[in-house]
Amino acid sequence: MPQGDTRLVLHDNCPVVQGVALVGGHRCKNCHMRMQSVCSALQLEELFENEHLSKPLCFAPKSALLREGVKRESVYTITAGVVRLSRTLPDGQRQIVGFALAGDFLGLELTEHVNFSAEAITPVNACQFRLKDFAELLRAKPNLMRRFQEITSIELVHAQDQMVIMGRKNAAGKVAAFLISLRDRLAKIEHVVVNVPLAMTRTDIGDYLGLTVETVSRTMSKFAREKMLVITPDGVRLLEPNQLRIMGEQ
Amino acid sequence: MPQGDTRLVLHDNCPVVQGVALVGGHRCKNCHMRMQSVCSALQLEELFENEHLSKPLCFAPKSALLREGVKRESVYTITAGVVRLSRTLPDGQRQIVGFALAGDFLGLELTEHVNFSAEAITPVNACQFRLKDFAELLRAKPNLMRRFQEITSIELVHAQDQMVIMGRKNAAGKVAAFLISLRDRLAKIEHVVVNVPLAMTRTDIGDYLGLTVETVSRTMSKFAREKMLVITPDGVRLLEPNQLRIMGEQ
DNA sequence: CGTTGGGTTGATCGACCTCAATAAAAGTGG
DNA sequence: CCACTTTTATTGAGGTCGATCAACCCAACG
Repeated sequence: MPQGDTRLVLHDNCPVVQGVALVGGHRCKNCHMRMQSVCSALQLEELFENEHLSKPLCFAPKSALLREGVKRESVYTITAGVVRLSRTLPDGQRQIVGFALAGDFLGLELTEHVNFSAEAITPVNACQFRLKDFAELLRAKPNLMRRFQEITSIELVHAQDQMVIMGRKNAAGKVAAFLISLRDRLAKIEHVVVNVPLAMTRTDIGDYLGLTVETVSRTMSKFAREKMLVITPDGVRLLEPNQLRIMGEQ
Repeated sequence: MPQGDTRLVLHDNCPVVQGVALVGGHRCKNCHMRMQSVCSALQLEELFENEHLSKPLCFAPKSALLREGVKRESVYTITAGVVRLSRTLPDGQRQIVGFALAGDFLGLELTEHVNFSAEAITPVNACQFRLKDFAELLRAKPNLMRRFQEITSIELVHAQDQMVIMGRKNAAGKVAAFLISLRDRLAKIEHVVVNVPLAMTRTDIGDYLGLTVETVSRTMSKFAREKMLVITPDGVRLLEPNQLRIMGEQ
């Protein structure tokens, strides 16, 4: 079934080496993430015209799409995998500011210098644009610009949600909110989500939520004891998503 | 000196009652916040053409510009004063997501429903646009759209900064970061800032930083004992801004 | 003059951090 | 394939920072 799951096929074919281009030719038309990404603002025809501006890449786990502080030269649309977005403070502490999934865009900020590092934590497929080309496209396509603004503002709202979580919730509330939010996001990509795979480590989750590894681990063990979830080798299976949602929301 | 400080003059004349329009006629041309706000994207000529779309309003302290959850109908550019942006959780806890100052825009999100309450905590001057009119203007003026995206992305970066502060810093670091950030923002509006006026209460600061009133108060007292700052009736005077900055940054 | 809202300070408590040990899992090289 | 290291996860014991509870002061205001 070569067309059944393009994403998986791409992964199988993907050399999983940083910077290797995937197959071209009607990529955008067949892209399974088209309507969830910034590209939904363009007609198929427009996409076809501009397909040459983007380069489909495959990133191995631990390889970097963006490095904090360097001059911004590329932006990306993620089409598969999980990317960790992190900042490092002067004293070496790390804060993870988000996890990008399929459909997400890296480079909304358009600042001259990259403001966070982006590292693949699974094999990642991404469409890379040169910043200049993308900025030019934004100028040429008002619809794209509008969609771009819309996505930026959605991210802003997410960031504010995260501020609320960090400021007002205890460890259990933070972890619950994280798991539910990840589940909801994955549900928009893969359509059924019974098990929530956690590509990121407990340390990553802690660095995202402002907790230590130990607290994350203890909290998840507690949830497991309380039959809220089951811890699986690759993530968790949520048994009481509604209760977790309530914990995370209030 | 009627033209010396338009902002103060407006305040003096302002009935300080919610919803009262200020004087019209070349408002935009004389607006002291024009170049710091979203309006900088438009030529004077374009501003003049569209001046009728905005209504200059004056809000008394404690009055609301936006109320969380209701249908979004207006957006604002703040031209003077301080506005508190807050969300309320299901269980009644409050999280302040920011303070808007002169030059800031309320309504970047363009979501159908307002996602946070906005309340004046000083007398506030603001230009009000009907959402429909503003959306139309964005469509008609690509430069405005671009500037709008730029402002949204700056806010996104700020929100990420705030996540780092909430996640990685202790009480002293949070308060220091808050004071320095407020000072920097005020410095862009009033040009000299020796004293930093704190229009918000200690409770507000706590609800912004994820701390209690007591901790905010104790931390500021500690800073005062350590000669980092002096607490004045209306705010603080920073004696060691550089040390505070370092505390807040690392 | 009482009332109310904001600010400060003290005493106590607990949630989460820190430090430490162990185990399991995943690479790595022979 | 198996030793070996490295990374990740888990659990325990003890310490600490900030929350909680409480008292008090002060200024504004009717």
